Amino acid sequence: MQQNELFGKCPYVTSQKVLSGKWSLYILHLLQDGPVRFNELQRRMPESMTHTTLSRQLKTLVNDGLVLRRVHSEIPPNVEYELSDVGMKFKNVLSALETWGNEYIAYLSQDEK
Amino acid sequence: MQQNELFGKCPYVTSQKVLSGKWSLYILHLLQDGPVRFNELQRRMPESMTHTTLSRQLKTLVNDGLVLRRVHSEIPPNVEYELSDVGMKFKNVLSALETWGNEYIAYLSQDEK
DNA sequence: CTGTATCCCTACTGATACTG
DNA sequence: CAGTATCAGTAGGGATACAG
Repeated sequence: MQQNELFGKCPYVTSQKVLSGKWSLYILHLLQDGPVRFNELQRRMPESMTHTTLSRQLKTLVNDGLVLRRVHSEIPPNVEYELSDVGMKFKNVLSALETWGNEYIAYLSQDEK
Repeated sequence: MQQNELFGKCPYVTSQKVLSGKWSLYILHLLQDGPVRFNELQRRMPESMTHTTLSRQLKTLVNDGLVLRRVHSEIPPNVEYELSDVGMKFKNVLSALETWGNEYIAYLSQDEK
């Protein structure tokens, strides 16, 4: 998603940009309870997502500063991802989203549209 | 954004899908305080957004059930958009997002990356 | 185990023009 | 005033293959 003149000014536009990745919310959710290895993350993601995509999304989140990447120098490699400080603060949003998401799912199934 | 097998099941995946429009958060924010006319909405949006795009985004939000479209039969036409019931419930998310968005903006300006 | 380089393809945006 | 049709450009995801 390309930026616009309100990025960095308006909290909504800025959030929208950061959350534009197709899997960002889900990944952030999986990292809520502590560090998770790359492989473990992939295992917990929907099968429709390949490791290529996961790698890209994680890179974006790291670049945006929401996630930290910790490399343990071993063979084979061991890389853990975890929420940064700003990422931790995002938990409040995740919590609100989880609540609303479930309400919305209930709404969807109610009128079966 | 295309769907995946968790849409309608997982609150995060479902939310992500609904919020995928480039301007969805901003529009929902503008509708928080009551009905707004199409023209007025456009006036309040960033200039980089044309009325074609606004129209499409609104249509998506209406289809997804977050926004209601109310037509007053006049000439010239008068169409108001407002939050639906599920849309109203989304205010909690907007509130959390506004808080976090501002924290994130502060974080961004702090290390000037 | 983790990550990157490609390529293809789709979905979305922005621009322009036209309608009731 | 509100909306749609159309088209071109592009950003992003999925697949495959390869690498440290």
